[in-house]
Amino acid sequence: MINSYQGQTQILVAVDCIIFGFHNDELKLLLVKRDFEPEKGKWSLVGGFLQPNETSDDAANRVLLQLTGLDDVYMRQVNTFTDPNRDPVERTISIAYYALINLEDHNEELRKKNSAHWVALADVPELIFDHAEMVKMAIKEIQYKTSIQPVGFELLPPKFTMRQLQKLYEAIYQEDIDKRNFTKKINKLDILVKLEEKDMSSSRKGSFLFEFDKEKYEAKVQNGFSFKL
Amino acid sequence: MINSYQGQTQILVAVDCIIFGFHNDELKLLLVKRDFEPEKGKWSLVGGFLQPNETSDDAANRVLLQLTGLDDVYMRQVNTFTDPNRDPVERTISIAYYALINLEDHNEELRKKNSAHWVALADVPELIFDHAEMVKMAIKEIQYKTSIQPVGFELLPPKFTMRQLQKLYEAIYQEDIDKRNFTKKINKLDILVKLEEKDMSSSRKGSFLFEFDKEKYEAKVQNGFSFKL
DNA sequence: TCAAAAGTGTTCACCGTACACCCATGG
DNA sequence: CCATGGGTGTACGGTGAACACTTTTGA
Repeated sequence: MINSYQGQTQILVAVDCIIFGFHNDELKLLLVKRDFEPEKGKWSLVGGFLQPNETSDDAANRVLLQLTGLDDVYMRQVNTFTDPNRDPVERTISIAYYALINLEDHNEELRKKNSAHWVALADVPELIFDHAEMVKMAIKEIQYKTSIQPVGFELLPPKFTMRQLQKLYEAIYQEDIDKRNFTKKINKLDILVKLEEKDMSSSRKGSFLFEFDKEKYEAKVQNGFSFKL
Repeated sequence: MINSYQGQTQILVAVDCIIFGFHNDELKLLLVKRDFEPEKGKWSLVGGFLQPNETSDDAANRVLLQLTGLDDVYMRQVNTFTDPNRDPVERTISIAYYALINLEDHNEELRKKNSAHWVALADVPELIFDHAEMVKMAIKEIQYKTSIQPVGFELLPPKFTMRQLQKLYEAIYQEDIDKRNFTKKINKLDILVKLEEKDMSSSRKGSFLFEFDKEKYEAKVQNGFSFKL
């Protein structure tokens, strides 16, 4: 295997972010209308080029920060897309990342300034290049990840109701869940704190708020516990 | 999000292959002793640079073909590694792939010519750059993949015994499995064909050979069946 | 008093797991 | 005849899935 460093082709490397949020019992994506060529005016994931001294994780975080004002967000690599013709202008490979954010936290001004919009998964328009495939893979990935790690909470506010949590999982798995079985399962995990407080916005009766107890979860993991939904 | 294509940094893009084989009830990796700088003489995964007109899948297949003589091999992306300092010579990002091959099939001459060796997982020496991390991620990935898809068979010859299959899963999951429970589970899946033929090499009594019935498996998948081990 | 969402238990089928003995054969 | 690995069944506890009614309260 002769890998000469001389004469090897250098290539543009980009990151693209699939940014998930949750609102009104729906999973949403943060999409931008491109304000530059090619495909100006078309819908696209938000992305950027990898800079000389940053990792792709850095780049993805930078891009996300610029668009949402959010730092310290749950982000993971999905896949790298390398079709020589995926970008018509110049050969570019793209490392796709997904991010899970609490939609309420993002900076509206920045979002508007970048002509970005929250779009429900069901309403995602045609996307440029291979971005639709990126989204598809990201969804599969979060379905898996949320089933084995308590990362779904990243999409919710710190205090949430059992029903919100259920709707979130229904949106992620794209299937209905029986609420009695769901509550039972969550309770058995024993990683939530039930607050005194109620959320009165969703019903007359009101519904109790919960918090994810990260310390408790991590302590349990130390003792061999593994999250499974 | 201003992504000018002008003035963006171009970067070397490599692929590295984590090649798994199975022999003597052990998972093995195909590693090479580098015959070029940097780190000449050190152990390394086999890799190569992405060429102008190929996808990274192409590149990984090319690299694997050159080393093993094998084509049409099960390969999947693991992750892309982008630390600016991961390669001391020049900035290079690497897209890691894992491959599952039937160790018996590979071309010994090519292997020797490239100073490649099969090394049991437990005996993997120190590897250059971030290759150890690549291996770690690849193992996690095959643990997951082999639990939800019948890809373990890629590591076995077309005809194999129930015991071989069990030892394979034990090697992948790195834990012992009860043979009665294992047999029961596999039989329930109903995707193997039991042959008349026996393998007489492992015991006096001999043990029956099986084949994976790919058509049957795919037909079942069409009907909603999902593999789970 | 009614509409709307919250909250809560039981049953049953199936699955995972633990566990031990006989079989066939070559030497 | 014996040593070696091959092959097989059962019992039990736990889990997942189906399923319906009562509670609260604001309007």
